[in-house]
Amino acid sequence: MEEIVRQFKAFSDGTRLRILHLLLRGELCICELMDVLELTQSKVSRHMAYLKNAGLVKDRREGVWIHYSLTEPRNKIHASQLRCLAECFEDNEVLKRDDERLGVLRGEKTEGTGLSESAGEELPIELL
Amino acid sequence: MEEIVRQFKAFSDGTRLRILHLLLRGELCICELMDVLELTQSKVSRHMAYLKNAGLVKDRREGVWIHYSLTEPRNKIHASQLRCLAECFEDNEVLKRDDERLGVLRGEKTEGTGLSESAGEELPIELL
DNA sequence: TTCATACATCCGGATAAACGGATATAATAA
DNA sequence: TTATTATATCCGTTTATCCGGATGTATGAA
Repeated sequence: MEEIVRQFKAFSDGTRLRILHLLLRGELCICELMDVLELTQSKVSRHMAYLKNAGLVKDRREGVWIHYSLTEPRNKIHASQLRCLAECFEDNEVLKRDDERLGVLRGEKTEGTGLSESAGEELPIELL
Repeated sequence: MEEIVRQFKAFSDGTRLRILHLLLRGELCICELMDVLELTQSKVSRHMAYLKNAGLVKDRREGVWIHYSLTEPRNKIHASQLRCLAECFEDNEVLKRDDERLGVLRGEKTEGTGLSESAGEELPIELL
């Protein structure tokens, strides 16, 4: 019972829903989320801690970056809730916009190559 | 976005989940929920107000009693969330026990007939 | 009218969220 | 070493939840 409640609580915040939505596309680091969602670092970081604690997200360190991604469904409940999330995310204007912003950000960052590895010194913070 | 969050918030409490689960079986009044869940009247009533406010539950007055039931899914999100709930409710010990308690309560109340209409003067408050 | 029943709502307190802004840590580069 | 970048965590404040217990309200019976 507590597990069900804990996950639904994790879904009970607009910012976290936007984060989870973007994570459906794959790994993300805090700074990408900051840029796409236009939020402060502490806010994004705290929500990631919340999601990690709820067992919905895992992280992987790579040098200075920490890449976050969704955990694999560990049981029926988890799987069902992820399915529900994906369904709820359809046809949502805010989320569609986030998706586009992430696309633009990645396109500008990697310019042709597939990995963020090749990004130069110029940080895209002033891109807005 | 706010609608999604509001519903997930409604799912973020163990008592409300138990109430929603019982409502999947059909209409219920506050006093039945008090008996089955062994909770105070104000607690049950407040949670029902919360669920009503979230658009998940509607009520119907019949004399002194107010019968609560789930609202029909009004869109894809609502439907998806209800489906998720039902899936999360499978194989849960607490909920199974609630189900049994409601069965017993109704069996003793109606003794053979299908409706609570035919309940006598004897109220089952002291049954625990 | 008075009373009992079923339910709603208010009051006050406790706990948890969520936040901005500041500071701490960890990795890496110079 | 020092500096920089990415991220985590702390501090203090505000707001939301959840609760027990008391009181208010609506319905129907006597």
